Amino acid sequence: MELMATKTQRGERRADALSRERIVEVAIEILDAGGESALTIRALTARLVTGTGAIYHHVANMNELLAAATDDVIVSAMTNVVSVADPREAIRATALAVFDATDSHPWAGSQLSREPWQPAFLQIAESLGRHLQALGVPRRAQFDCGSALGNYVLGVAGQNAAHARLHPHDRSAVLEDIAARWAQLDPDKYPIMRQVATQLPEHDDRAQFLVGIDLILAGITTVL
Amino acid sequence: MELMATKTQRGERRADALSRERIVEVAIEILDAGGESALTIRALTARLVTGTGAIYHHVANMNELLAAATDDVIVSAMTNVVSVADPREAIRATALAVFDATDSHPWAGSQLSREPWQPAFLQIAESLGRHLQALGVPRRAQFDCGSALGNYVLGVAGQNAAHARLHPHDRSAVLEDIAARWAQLDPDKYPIMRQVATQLPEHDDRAQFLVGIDLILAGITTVL
DNA sequence: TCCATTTTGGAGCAGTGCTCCAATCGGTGG
DNA sequence: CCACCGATTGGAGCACTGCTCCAAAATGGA
Repeated sequence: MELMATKTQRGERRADALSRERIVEVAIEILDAGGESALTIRALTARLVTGTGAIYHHVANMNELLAAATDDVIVSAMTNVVSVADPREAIRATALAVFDATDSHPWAGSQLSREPWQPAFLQIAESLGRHLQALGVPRRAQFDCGSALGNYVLGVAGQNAAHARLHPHDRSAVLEDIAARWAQLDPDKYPIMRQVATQLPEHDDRAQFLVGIDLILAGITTVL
Repeated sequence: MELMATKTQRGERRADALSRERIVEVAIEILDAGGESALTIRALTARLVTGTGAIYHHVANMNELLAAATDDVIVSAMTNVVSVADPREAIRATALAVFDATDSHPWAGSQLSREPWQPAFLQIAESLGRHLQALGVPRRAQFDCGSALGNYVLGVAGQNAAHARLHPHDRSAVLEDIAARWAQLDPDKYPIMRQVATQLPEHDDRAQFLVGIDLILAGITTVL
C-alpha cells in the first residue's frame, strides 16, 4: 500500500509538483479570480495542498511573489506585440499591450505603479525608449519623453486597477457608478465634472487611452 | 478630586479633544513621519491617548481616514495655487501643486492613484478641466485632454509614493539606488535603460514632471 | 436631580505575513 | 541493500493588523 501510494503520489507530484513556477501560476489564478486581496499564503496553501513552509521555501515573500506574477503577465503581453516598422505605431502597440494586460489583470496594474523598478516595468520602459530613439528624438530629450510616456502608462494602469477594485467583474458598471456620483455633485463647485459625467457612460476607456498616447506623441513631434 | 480632575480634564480636553479633525490631524503627522504602513489604529490610540472604540466613533474605517487625510493635504495645496490668467500657466501651477503635495506627502500620492473618485481628485480634475476650457479646447475634446493630463499627474503621484517607499527620507538616494540597479542590467537586453541610468543621478524629478506637462500641452495645442 | 444621549476605552475576534522546526523524501556513497 | 544527508515539506505558533462589541463614563437638557 505504501509502495502504491508512493507510486501514484509520485505520478501526481509530477503533475502539480511544488515549484516557483507552479506557485506563481496559481497565484495568478487566485489574483485574477479574486483580486489583490484574495492572494494570501493561506489561500495558496489551500489551493496547492501544502503548508506555508513549503511555499516560503520557493518564494522569499509576498512582495516577491506579486512581482513575479506581474512580471509573468507583462512579459507575455509584451512578447505578443507584433513588431511594426513605424515607430509611432510601435509605441501605440506597446502601450496598448500594457493597457490590455492591466485591464484583464488589474492587480498587475496596481503592482506596476507601486514598484516600477522591477523587471516588468524595465521591459516596458526599454521598449518605449527604443521606439522613441527610432522616431528620431534627440538623445537629450529621450529621457524626458520616455518619462512622460511611461508615467502616463503607469497612471492609466493604476486607474485600471482602481476601477477593478470598485467593481471586480463588471467594467461598464464602474463608469455608471462614477457617473452617478459625479452627477450629484454641487453644480457650482464642480460644473465640469458634472458635464463630464454625462459623457462617461458612453465612453471607451481603451480608445481614450490611445488618444492620450497620441496627444503625447503629438507633443513629442513638436520638439523633434 | 473628581471635580478637579474633571475641571483640569475639561481644560485639557478642550485642547486635544477627540474629534474627526483632530484624528485626521495626527493621522497626517503619523503618515508624514512613518509612511503609509505606520498609520495603524493602535498607533493612533497611542498618540491620542484613547482606545479603538473612541476612534471608530468619529471615523468609519481606515480607508475613510486615509481619504480624509489625503483630501486635507490636496485641498490645502490646491487653494494655495495663485491664480494666473494664462490657462497654460494655470495648468502648470495646478499640476505642480499636486506634484509638490505628493512629494512631501507621498502617502497622499499613493491614495490618490488608488481611489481617484474621492474629493481630492475631483478637485484636481475640476481645476484642470476649467483651465482646459479657458484654453479653448473644443467641448468634444475636453474629456480626452483632461483624462490625459489627469492620468499623467496620477501616474507621477504614484511614482513619488513608490520612491518614498523605497527610501523614506532620502530623495536623492532613490535616484542613486535605481541608477545603480539599472547600470548593472544586461547591456544586450537593456541598452537604453543603462544609458538612462547615467543621466539619472543628475536629473530633476520636478523639472522633468513639468516637461511632461508641457509635452501634453503641446499635443493639446495641435488639436485646437 | 434625573435620565437619555453621546462619547469613551479596551477586551476580544478573525484574519494577516512570516518564522521555526520536526518529519519526510530522494538521490548517492559505501 | 542500506545508511546517510541535504533538499523539501507541512503546520504550529508568533506578532501584528482592522474592526466589533459592550460596559462605563461624561454630557446636556427637562
